[in-house]
Amino acid sequence: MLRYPGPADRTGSRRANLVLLLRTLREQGQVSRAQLAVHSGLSKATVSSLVGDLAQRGLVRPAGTTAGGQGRPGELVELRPSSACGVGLDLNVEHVGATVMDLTGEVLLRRQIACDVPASGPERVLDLLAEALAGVLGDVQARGGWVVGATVAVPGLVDTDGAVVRFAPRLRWREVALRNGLAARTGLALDFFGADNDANLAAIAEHHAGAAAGLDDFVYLTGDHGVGAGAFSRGELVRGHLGYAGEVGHMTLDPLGPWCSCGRRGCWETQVGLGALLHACATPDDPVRDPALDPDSRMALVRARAVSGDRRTLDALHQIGAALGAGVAVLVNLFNPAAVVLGGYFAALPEWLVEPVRSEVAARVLAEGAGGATIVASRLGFQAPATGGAAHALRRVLDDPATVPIEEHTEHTEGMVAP
Amino acid sequence: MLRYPGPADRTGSRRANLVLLLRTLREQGQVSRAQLAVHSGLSKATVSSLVGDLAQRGLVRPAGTTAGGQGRPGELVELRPSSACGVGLDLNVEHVGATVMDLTGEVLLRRQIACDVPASGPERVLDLLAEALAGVLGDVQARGGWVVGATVAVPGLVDTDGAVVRFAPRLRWREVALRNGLAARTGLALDFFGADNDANLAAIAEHHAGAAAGLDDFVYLTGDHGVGAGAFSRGELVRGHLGYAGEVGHMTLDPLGPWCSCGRRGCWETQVGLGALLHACATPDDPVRDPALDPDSRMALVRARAVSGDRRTLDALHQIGAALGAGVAVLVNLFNPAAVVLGGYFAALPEWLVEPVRSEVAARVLAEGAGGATIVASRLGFQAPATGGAAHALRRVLDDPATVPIEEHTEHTEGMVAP
DNA sequence: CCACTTCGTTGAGGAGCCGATCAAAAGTCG
DNA sequence: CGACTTTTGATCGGCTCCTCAACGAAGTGG
Repeated sequence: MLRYPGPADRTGSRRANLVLLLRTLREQGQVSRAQLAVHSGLSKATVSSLVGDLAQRGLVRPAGTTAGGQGRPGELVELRPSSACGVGLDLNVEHVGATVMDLTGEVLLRRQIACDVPASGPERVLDLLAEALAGVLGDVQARGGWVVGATVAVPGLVDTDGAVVRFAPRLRWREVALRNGLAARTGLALDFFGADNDANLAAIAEHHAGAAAGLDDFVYLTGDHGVGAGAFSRGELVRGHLGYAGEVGHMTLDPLGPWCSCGRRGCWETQVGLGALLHACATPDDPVRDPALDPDSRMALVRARAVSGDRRTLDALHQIGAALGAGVAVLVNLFNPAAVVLGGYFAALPEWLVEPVRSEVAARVLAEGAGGATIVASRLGFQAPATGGAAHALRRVLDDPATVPIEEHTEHTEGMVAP
Repeated sequence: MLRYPGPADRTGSRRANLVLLLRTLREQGQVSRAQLAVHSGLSKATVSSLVGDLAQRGLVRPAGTTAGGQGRPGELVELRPSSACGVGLDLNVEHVGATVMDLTGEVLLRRQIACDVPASGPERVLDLLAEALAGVLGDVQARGGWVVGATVAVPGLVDTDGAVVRFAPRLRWREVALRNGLAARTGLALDFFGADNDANLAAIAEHHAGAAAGLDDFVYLTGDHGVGAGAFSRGELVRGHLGYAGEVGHMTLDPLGPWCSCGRRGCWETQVGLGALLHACATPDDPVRDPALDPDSRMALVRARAVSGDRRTLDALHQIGAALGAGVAVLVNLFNPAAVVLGGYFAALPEWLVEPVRSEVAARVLAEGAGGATIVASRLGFQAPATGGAAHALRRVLDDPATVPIEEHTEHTEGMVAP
C-alpha cells in the first residue's frame, strides 16, 4: 500500500518540468522556447527559466534561429551532444565491452575487449570491465563530456538493485558482487554502477530508439543459447518481486520435449535456442557449430545458406520459427503487447523467422488479430543490451536533470539567461 | 516516449499531499495531525491545512483524542465512514450484483439479482444492472454518503477505457456498449462508469485488502469454467496494449492435450477449469454436475467429499493441482511475483490444491526458492471481482480528493480548520 | 502551582508557476 | 522606405503552496 512512500517533494514540479523539456528536446531536436512552451503546456516565462537552468548545467546549447515565418525569429535550443553520457557495459561469453550514449540518444563510441569470460573467473573479468570503462571515461572527457553512470548487462539473474549477480550459468557466475567490485577498482561511487539482465536492457534500448520506440507495452526476446525476455508494461519494465521476471527460457511448453540443461524436459529454449537451431540445420562436424566462432559469423554463415536456398537450413528455420511462435503466443496472451521484438540471433534471420512466428501467434492468441501485436525483428541485434545499459545509466539525468551540478559552461551559454 | 504527456500540473503537490494523507489514514485508522506530519514527512502547518481541506470535503472527521502520554493530547482524525463510496457491479452467468465500498475500505452492502445472463441478452441485463445500481445508490444516500463511480466486472475482454465489452463468451456477449447503455439508463455521466476484466478487478481487491495486501508484484488467478489472470507489477495492473493482458486460459501447455472450446488443443483451462475438475471427480450423472447449481453449492459438495476422504475426489484434486502448478510455474517465471493468489473455485479448496501447486512450482521455476513466490488462496473468493470493482471506482477519490466538492459538512467538522 | 512536554495554529518567507507587459527582431504593405 | 503586424523572449507582480519559527493550548509530574 505504499504507493506514495515519501512526502510529496516540494521541488517536484520543477524537476518534472525540467524532465518534460528534456524529453521534448530529445524528440524534437532543435526547438525554440516558444515552441517548447506550446508543446509542453508551460508558460513562456517558465520555459525561459527552465531553459536557462538546463543551460547552466551544460545540458542544452543555442542552435541558431528559426528561418522564415513572420515575426521575430525564435532562438533554437538543442541538447548539447557529448555532454552528459551514460555507459553500458557488456558481459558476454567471449568478450566484454563498453558503449557510450549521450543525451541525444546518439551512441558515441563502443569498445570491446576479447576475453574468455567463463574461463577467466569474475575477478579477472571485473578488471577488464574496469579497464574498458576507464578507457571510455577518458574518451568522453576528451570530448568535453562526462559520464553519469554505468550499467552492466548480465546474461543471468541480477538482484533488484543491481548490486549482485545471483546466477549467470553461461558465465559460470554465482553470487558475484559486481557493484562493489567495480567501485573498488575504479574509485567511483557505488551508485555510479548498476546492473541488469541483458534482456531487460535490450528491451530498454529497443524502447528508446529501436523497433519498439514509443511503445508502452511490448516484449523483447533475446535469442542466444538461452532465451530471455524483457517486458514493458505502461512504459516501464516488468521486473517482478526480486527482479527475476522474464525468465521465459524454461517455460515447459511440451511435457514430452527434449531434455534441457536445467534438468527438466520441454523447456522452450531446447526448442528455439541457438543450440536447437544449430542442431537442426547443421551436422555435428559443420563449421557453423565450431564453438570458437562468434555469433555474428555464425549467423552470417546460416544466413548465406538460407539465401542460397539450402533446403536443410530452410526447414530448420521454419521449424524453429514455429516453435518460437508457440512460445510467443503465450507471451502475447499474457502481456497483450503492441509488439514482440525478436532480438539476439533471431534478429539476424528475420526473413525466415518472423513469418512463421506471426502465423503461429495469429492461430494461438485468443484476442482478435493477436490483440494488436505485431512481430518485428530487433534493429540493434547483439548490441542491444549494451546500448540499453547506456540508456539506463542516462536515466539518472533524464529523470532528474537537477542532479547535474551548475558549473561554468560559458562558451556554450552565451545569451542564455540564468533563472 | 510520452512518459510525461501533459505539463507538470502546478497544483500537483497539493493533490499528491492530499492523497498521501488519505492513504495514511486508510492504513492507520485514527491518527492525530502530529502523527500524520511525522508519518508523511510534511510539516505540521501543511498537515493542518490539508486535514482542514479534507474535512471540508466531508472525507474525514474528528475521532476523539489520544490517551495517555505527556503533553497536550492529539486530536485524532479518521476517514469518515459511509461518505464517498465506490460501487462494483458483478456480471455473472446466473446473477448480477452490486457491491458498495466506502473510503475506509469497508464493504457496506451487497445486492444480487438472479438472472440467466446469457439467455436474457445484453439489453435486459443492462436494465438489471441499472436497477441494482439505483438500489444501492439509494441505500448509500440514506446513510449520508454518495457514490463517486461504478465499475463493472466482466468475465471477458474489455477495451482499454472500459467502455465496451469486446468479447465475453460465457455471457454470449460481443461488442456491447456497456458504458453508454448504463449512462443512458441511469442518467449519470459517462465517466461515472468503468468496466474491466473480472480477473483484473479481483486482483485489485486482493491487493487492496486480501491475500496480496501491500504486495507490488503478484498474480491473481481466477478459476471458473475458464481461467484468467490479473497481474500486478510495481503496484499497478499489467493491462497490455489494448487491455487484453492476462488471458492465460488458452496458453498451450501440452500440444497433445485435450481439445478446447476455442478449437485448439492443450489449453490450460481444459486441464484446470471447472469443467476439468468436475469431469475428473464426478460421473456425468453426479448431482455436482447439475448446471442449475450455483458455484458455491458445487464447491461445498466437492469440499464435503474431499473432507470425508473420498478417493476419487482427492485424486482429482491432486491431478488438477499438479496441472495448475505447471501453468503457475510459467507465470512465476515470467512475472516473478511475490505471491500467486488462487481465486475463484480454487479458493474454495485450498487444503488440496495449494500444496500440489507449490511443489510443482518449486520444481519448475529457475530462480531459487521459486523466486520468492508464495502460493496462497484468495480470501475473497467469488466476491473478489465485485469488491475490486468498488475499490477501483473509489480510486477516483483516493487519487484526487480534490474532485470531491467542498460543501457543508458542519455537523462533522466542528473544530476543524479551514485552510 | 509551576515547570515540562506535546499539539495545533499562526505568520513570515521562499520556491515556483502564470498572466500581463514590453522591447526586440523580423516580415508586410501602402 | 517607413509604419504596422507578428512573433519571440525577458521581466514583473501576483498567486498557490510549502516550510520554519514562534506561540498559545492542554495535558502530566513534582
